[in-house]
Amino acid sequence: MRYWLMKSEPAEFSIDDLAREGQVAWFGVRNYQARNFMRDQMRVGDGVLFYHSSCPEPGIAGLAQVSTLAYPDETQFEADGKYFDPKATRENPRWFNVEVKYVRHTQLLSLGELRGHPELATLRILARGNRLSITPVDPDEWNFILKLLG
DNA sequence: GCCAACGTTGGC
DNA sequence: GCCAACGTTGGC
Repeated sequence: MRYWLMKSEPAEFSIDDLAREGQVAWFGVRNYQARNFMRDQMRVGDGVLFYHSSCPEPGIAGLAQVSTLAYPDETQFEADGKYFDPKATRENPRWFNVEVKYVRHTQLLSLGELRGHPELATLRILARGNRLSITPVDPDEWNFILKLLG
């Protein structure tokens, strides 16, 4: 059982959207490291911190769960879509996604508050210049954050 | 295989 | 809107 933090811009897709839809494909990831996390390491049942980025109040907004193993991201084949990849083929897909399902909303645990806890000094999202949209969360970090969330 | 140029991310 | 940090691309 592993734990993850997954970023989403709430203007694009928020925790409210996830709550309404229940379970969604995490399509559109076009970064190799993030892809590899989904394809090689994510398992059904893994815990997910749902993080709102690029918004007035960035921070953890809810909890989710990995609900499928990774499979080829359909949007890479859609020639008129913004996630199209001309180098990807059905025989040799380049991008993958898992699906995640809604668990619950949480209080907003802001980036500033996360930074204020020495216990979270190693949280990847807080590292300098971090840009990965999917990062692993250590069990200690996960437990500490869940305790903060009550 | 190097590396400059370019595009993107994301907090502020 | 700014800008630092980073990933990707492509010429050589």
